[in-house]
Amino acid sequence: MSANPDLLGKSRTAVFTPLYKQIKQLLVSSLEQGEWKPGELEFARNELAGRYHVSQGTVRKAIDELAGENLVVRRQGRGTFVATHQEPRAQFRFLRIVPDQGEPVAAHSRFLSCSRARADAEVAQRLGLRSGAAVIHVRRLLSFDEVPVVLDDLWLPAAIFKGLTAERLAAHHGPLYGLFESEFGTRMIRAEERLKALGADADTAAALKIDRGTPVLLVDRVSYTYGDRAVEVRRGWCLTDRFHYRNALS
Amino acid sequence: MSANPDLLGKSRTAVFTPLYKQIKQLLVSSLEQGEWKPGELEFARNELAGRYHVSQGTVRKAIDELAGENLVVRRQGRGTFVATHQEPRAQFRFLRIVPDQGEPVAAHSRFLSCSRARADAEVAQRLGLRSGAAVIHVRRLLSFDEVPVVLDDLWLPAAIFKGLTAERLAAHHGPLYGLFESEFGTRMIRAEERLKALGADADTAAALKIDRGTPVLLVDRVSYTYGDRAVEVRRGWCLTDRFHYRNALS
DNA sequence: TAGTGGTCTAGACCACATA
DNA sequence: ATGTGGTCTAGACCACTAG
Repeated sequence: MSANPDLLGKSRTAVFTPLYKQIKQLLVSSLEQGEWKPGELEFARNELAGRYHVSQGTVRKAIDELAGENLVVRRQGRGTFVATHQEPRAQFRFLRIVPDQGEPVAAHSRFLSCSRARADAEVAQRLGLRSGAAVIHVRRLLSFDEVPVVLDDLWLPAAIFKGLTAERLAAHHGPLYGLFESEFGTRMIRAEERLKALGADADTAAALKIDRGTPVLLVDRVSYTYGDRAVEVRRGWCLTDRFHYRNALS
Repeated sequence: MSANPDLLGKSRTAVFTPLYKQIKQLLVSSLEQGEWKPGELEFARNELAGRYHVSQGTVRKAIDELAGENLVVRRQGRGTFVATHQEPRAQFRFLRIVPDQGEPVAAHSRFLSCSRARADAEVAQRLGLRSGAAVIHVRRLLSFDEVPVVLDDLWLPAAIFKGLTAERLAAHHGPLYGLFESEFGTRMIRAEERLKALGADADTAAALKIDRGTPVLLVDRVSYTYGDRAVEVRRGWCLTDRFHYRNALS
């Protein structure tokens, strides 16, 4: 085949990196820089194969991995699209609290506060900021069928989420991550959670209308965007009397 | 190319099933029937391509999916192997409780009881048995560094785990699923868990050396083997003061 | 009808492990 | 040296969607 002037040769480097991995990285970089917005992706198999001077199969393998990491969505006959948290299929990817009985149901958010604050040592460390850096603190109550179930505290880097206010939060409908993605150009890719059981504190008890000390599920999350950059710390206290956290081990 | 007398034609059926899916299913059936034991897999790409009269790429795609589902493990230069719970890489796939500080550490099991029983309505339903069917009930205490952390109750279909006794459990070393796989020919493929926070009952409190009512994490699991057959119900009470349940959302 | 993703081929060569 | 998995090609055809 012809040369790939933009890419590394096949076996001339000290550490071998497959062609499709290089292509994937190029595509991720383009996504990261917002070259394509959520919606249709400007690349088709043939076009990219031409652009990078590789075969269609190699491009396909790169996109295979992007699809596996939920960065893009493929629809047969239509095209490949930048994934978005607005889509129904993404709704329950980051929401694991579901009712014991019946089908998963959409949650309703009520925002209790949204204010600028300074990151304490722990939040700063987890967000990769210096201690005392400006953050935005959001407190919200998640309800299912009018029943309050989760009290969430969020800490977001102010540098990224500048302009996030209680009003904008209240005006938004749909998943919070959908707002972050469309209004602040920050798309959550993955998250790590730590779960513990502990007794409800005063705030939690009041918000969830339970007694202090009632066992609640603490869900402690760090969310990451492109390039494994931590951009959200979230701590939720969940009442699990008629709800549970569901997880699949595979 | 030549015909595939054993497989469906490419586009002559009402519902189109890709060749590699058919091959994958054949391989899963062989695994299920124990045609290959954990250890080396008797197929190499070339051999299978010949056996099924398809190209190597198609066989590869079938094995790709098996590897993705952790049914087999590929090792470059060596071969493809039936996955086993004995391997180190599988150790923490079904064990999500880890210490808050420091690296994940191996757990130590102490078996408190192992007896035949009759399945109550709930366990029977979840195992796909009739109510009152014979099951084996195991109770064990999981400790990390001599500290008791999890009290587990297991219910297993007696028909499958016939001969499981406290002695055999005590004599075994390593993951429990390793024993099930090597001694009872039943390999756990995936599991579904429900997590709740609740107060410790008397048994749990005694075993974990805590007060009654102390918040503990309830981990309720159903495990499945080949063909999505439920073969274990497990309920664990976890003390999460210095440990947590970790989960990755992706 | 055209364009997209999805499958499949036949063969080549590279990377890695083992004997 | 041999055999394994891993990558890559160039092209073909099928399945699906939309104009």
